[in-house]
Amino acid sequence: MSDLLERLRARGWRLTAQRRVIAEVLAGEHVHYTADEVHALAAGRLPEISRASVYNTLGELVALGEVREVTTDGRAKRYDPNVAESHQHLVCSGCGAIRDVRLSGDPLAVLPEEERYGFTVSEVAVTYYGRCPDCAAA
Amino acid sequence: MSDLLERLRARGWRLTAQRRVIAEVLAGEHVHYTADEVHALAAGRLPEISRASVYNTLGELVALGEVREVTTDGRAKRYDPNVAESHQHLVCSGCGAIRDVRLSGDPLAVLPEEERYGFTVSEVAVTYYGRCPDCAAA
DNA sequence: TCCTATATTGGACATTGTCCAAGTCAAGAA
DNA sequence: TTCTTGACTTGGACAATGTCCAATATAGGA
Repeated sequence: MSDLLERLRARGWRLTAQRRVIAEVLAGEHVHYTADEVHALAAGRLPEISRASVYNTLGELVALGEVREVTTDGRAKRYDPNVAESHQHLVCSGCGAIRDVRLSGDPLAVLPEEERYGFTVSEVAVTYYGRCPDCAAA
Repeated sequence: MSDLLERLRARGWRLTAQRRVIAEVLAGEHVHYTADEVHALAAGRLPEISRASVYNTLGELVALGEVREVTTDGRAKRYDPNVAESHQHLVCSGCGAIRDVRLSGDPLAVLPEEERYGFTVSEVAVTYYGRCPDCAAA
């Protein structure tokens, strides 16, 4: 994740303690925390960090294209640091677990021209819902 | 939409003025109102209707499978009365307009077995984003 | 070290949604 | 038709999530 901080500094970002711990929290695979979760985890390392800074920083990371915003339920948005690899999401309707998944085809290809209503279509989000092994067993 | 009310009455629903106006508001094509919009439109016909009744009724309609909940942005949930026809959504990132779209293939088919992590996958939501003709021109 | 534009903070406020106790009413019974 | 009752509605309090702002602090260049 120091890559990320370097890239951001090159773009004129000030490297503050708050931004550093937020970047650390977002490191890893299959990470999809809500803003509140990021705040709680960041506060573990930097107790005085404010909610506002977390929201500000996450918003900036999204604007810079370093993090993706994901909405899997109608609740809080989640933040996905995996932007290098094109992927979609698989969500367990039992426990809420989220996995990154790679599709074998381009979902844009299955939207026929006559169903585009003249729109210029640029993006697509695909979310699969099901039950994870643990929740299926229960 | 009297179809809907009949079906619901057959299931033991009480037919109240509130439920009637909510059902009327939800009639039509490409309807995707938020709870607040439903409340405002319903209040046009029945001024004393409460927010709580709108939330209650929408929740019941969803539970009964008569209306689908749709989340296209991280904001308010929207309610889609078109459950007869399998479809996905196309959203204008300029003005927020939403269209129902029918895909030419099954999106479940492009999720490979090895990307399912042992989940039992039952549903998929596909949302396309782009600019509608009006917003593209502007 | 000093300066200053930029970042952080706490708290007020906004939006969306849930819950509950009290009052109201739809629809079957008589 | 009128009565009865359990389901429905209501207003308002509360919860969850997110935005905004003025005051304060600080990163990093001069």
